[in-house]
Amino acid sequence: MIVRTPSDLGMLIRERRKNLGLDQHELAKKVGVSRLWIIEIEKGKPRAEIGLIMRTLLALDLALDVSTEPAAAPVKRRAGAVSVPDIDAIVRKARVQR
Amino acid sequence: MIVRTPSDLGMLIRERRKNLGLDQHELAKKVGVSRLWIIEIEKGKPRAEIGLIMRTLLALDLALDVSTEPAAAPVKRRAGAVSVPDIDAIVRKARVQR
DNA sequence: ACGCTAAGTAAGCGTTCGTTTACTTTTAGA
DNA sequence: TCTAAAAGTAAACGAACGCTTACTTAGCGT
Repeated sequence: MIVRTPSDLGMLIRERRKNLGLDQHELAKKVGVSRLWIIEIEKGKPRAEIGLIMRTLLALDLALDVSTEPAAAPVKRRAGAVSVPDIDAIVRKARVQR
Repeated sequence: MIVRTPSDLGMLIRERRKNLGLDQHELAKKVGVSRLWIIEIEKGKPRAEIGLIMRTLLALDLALDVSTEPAAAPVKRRAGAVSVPDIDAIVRKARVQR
């Protein structure tokens, strides 16, 4: 599943936890955080620490993949965004700048 | 690329930034964070905010995918880890517990 | 209705965040 | 070698983190 926001992540974690038959207390213990933290993550807390989140994904046996190509069903591209690096453009820009 | 730790993520972000021909200042401006934050992220800061990181990945046009199946070349599974939910086991456990 | 458990809320606390500003080091073109 | 941009370091500060503890609410089986 493609994750774009902390809320996406929260929902995904909750789903996975339930599928594994874990309650918040058990997951918290497994990850090494407080139960309160699990509650907030599942609500989509945007300022949570990436380290703890990664430990949570590991505990849930979830793999985190970052890909250059917007996976399947290509995402509507934002203006100015670049998908494939254009070496020439980069060099040109670098030259102009100094 | 599979990301397991904040360091993995930092390296990946730096690589991508360079491939797009951006310097730290430009990326920071695009994401809406300080240049110092970019520096620390690229060093693998484990306590960075997930929200800012997601904004960074979007700015770099990187897709974040979370998958149940350990993508390609299956990861050595940790003891006790579960890959496919076993409904029976879950129910059994639930019954026993109360 | 009762009782137990999971889930959610609230307050207080020490720690760390991310920011700004300013300075130093590194890199690479000329 | 000289120079300017990029990258990295340092200090100070308000804001938010994640923790513990304690209480409340929701769900379900009996």
